[in-house]
Amino acid sequence: MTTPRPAPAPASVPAAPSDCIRDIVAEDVRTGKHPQVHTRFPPEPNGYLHIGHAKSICLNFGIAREFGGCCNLRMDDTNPTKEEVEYVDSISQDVDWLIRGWADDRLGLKPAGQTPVAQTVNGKSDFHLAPAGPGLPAPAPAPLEPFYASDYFDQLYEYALQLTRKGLAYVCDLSPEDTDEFRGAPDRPGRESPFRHRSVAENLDLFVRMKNGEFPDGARTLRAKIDMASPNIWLRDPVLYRIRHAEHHHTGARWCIYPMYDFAHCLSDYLEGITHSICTLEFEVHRPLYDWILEHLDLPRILPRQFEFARLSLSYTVMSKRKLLQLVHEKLVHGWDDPRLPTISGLRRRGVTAAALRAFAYHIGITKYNGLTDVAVLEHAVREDLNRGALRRLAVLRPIKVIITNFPAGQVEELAAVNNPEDPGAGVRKVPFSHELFIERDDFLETPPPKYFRLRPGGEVRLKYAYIIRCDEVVKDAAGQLVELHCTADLGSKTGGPNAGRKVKGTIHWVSAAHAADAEVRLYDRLFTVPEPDAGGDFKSFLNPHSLEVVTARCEPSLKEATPEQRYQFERLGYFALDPDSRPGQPVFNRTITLRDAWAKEAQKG
RNA sequence: UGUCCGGUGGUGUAAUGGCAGCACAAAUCCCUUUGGAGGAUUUUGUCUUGGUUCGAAUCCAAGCCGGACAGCCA
Repeated sequence: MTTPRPAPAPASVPAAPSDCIRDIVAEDVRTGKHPQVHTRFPPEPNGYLHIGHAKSICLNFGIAREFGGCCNLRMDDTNPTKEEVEYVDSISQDVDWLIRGWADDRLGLKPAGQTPVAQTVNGKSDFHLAPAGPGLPAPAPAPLEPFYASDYFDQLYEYALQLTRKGLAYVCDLSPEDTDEFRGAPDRPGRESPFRHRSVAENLDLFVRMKNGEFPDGARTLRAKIDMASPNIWLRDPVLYRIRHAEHHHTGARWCIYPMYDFAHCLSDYLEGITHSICTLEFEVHRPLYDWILEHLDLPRILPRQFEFARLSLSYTVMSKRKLLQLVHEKLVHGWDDPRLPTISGLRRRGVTAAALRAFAYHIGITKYNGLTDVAVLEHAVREDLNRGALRRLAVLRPIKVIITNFPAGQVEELAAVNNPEDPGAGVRKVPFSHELFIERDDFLETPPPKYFRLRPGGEVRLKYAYIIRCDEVVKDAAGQLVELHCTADLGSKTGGPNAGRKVKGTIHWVSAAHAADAEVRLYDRLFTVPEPDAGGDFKSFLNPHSLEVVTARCEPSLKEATPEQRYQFERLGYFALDPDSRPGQPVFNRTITLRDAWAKEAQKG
């Protein structure tokens, strides 16, 4: 028997990788354990998604598409004090953007307003909420929305009552501080709560009154009755429900008790028919509790199983929501979608494509080892993707003026320029050439070091798509500052000319001064100056003061027609994308990433 | 001095008892009207010690090192 491995992926995505989680799923598929693989992506709507979530999304949706399954998007919203609709909206948008054209046919949503439906399985009462969506078994009778853990509060409450009736849960009156004290420590057993042995009837009565709002916040909790001496702290009578008189973004004021993660998550997975519940390593210790809850309730269907993998750590950035939130709230960056942030919305605004993020996720793999991924891997994935599709354009970031003394003032020549050497189908465009040009300040040096191939006094260089020029004169002002360069062009050296084949060391980019369009260009660099900003000390002290530089660039005229979806390579400089701040006639470009720069490396050796 | 989980080149990973491979990074060279892209070549690795086996990165034992866990957060 052969393992039913997934159908080959489209060309834009590498073949399915092999990893410790997919191996398990493949085995479960082989043995026919589940009729269909069903995963889920369960963010808490208390912040924006980041590239670490992208790794998880690619894993969960990747498995769904590789094994012919489905992946539910679920808001894990059991804590009303931290969650907001702004976040659920941004999460939905980011997930949609990341999987569009790749796994959007695997996205499990549900009809708006739908909650789990009662059914009978093997003579037992049960609840279930199946996904609907394009390409999924169930059709979509209504507008679709994500799943919400908060949609299960009724069922969760029923399950809590069931546990209580079985004598497996009790209401505890210990204060938060005392609960901590009684729990003990990792190497010291806990003590039993004095309320642990209340009667079932009293527990039921108290829990109902908790729900009815008779007690203030923190006064009581519902706890599982497991083992206060367990070496696993999460088995020491964990809190299942707490009292919070707070408005919930999705359920309003209907509840004043809210389930804890451990209670809500395993049961949410069960209610949705999840087969493989994939989470990060820190939940490994919770797995016995995940299983305990499911196994001690009368659940007729097959139970979900939890598997863990290592979360992503990327060099030169921070990933924790707390730290990202801090950067945003303290205005150290300009919002959640600041292009310097590793948030999905920030990366998107910066110009990184979804395909590049997916390729990155594929390359880093899935393991249970907590490593640090070099941000160079991300940068490589971004360059590789952009190189294929970006339109080449000429733009000068820091201009100096060049006068072509043997090219008549007032004359304009239209030169053909290739749009993308990687894609002949992208065609050519015309760029105007004239008497007065701008070139990059960095492309001229009066006393250049060895191996400097660009313009120097008396030296020659080729202007991309145009002529070879020689620098005859360096004009300076009274203060000794460079004003302009006077050059002569070899008029026979342009493409098709008699001297076209003449070799010169360097080729530089340029723009005709009279035709140039101004654009604001935002140059981004790493947000932090050290590889591990959160390794110790105050991470904010490692912020890179030069992470953003804004310049006014001189651009070739065709850039006036730039569009938001298109990616551009400013030749020899990097990849750029139009920012939403752009206004008609006032384009703003973000530098997504620089080109690899062999000269910078050479110059550094100095 | 608890429980659980991990350790493969500089980094991230593959090999599931049978030739330690890939990617990134680094380096050298070729090519180039982008010092881009592309091509070629090279350097560097199974935590340690035992054991099982014809054969161990893989299985076993002990040790060493690292991570997670003591929220009424997720």
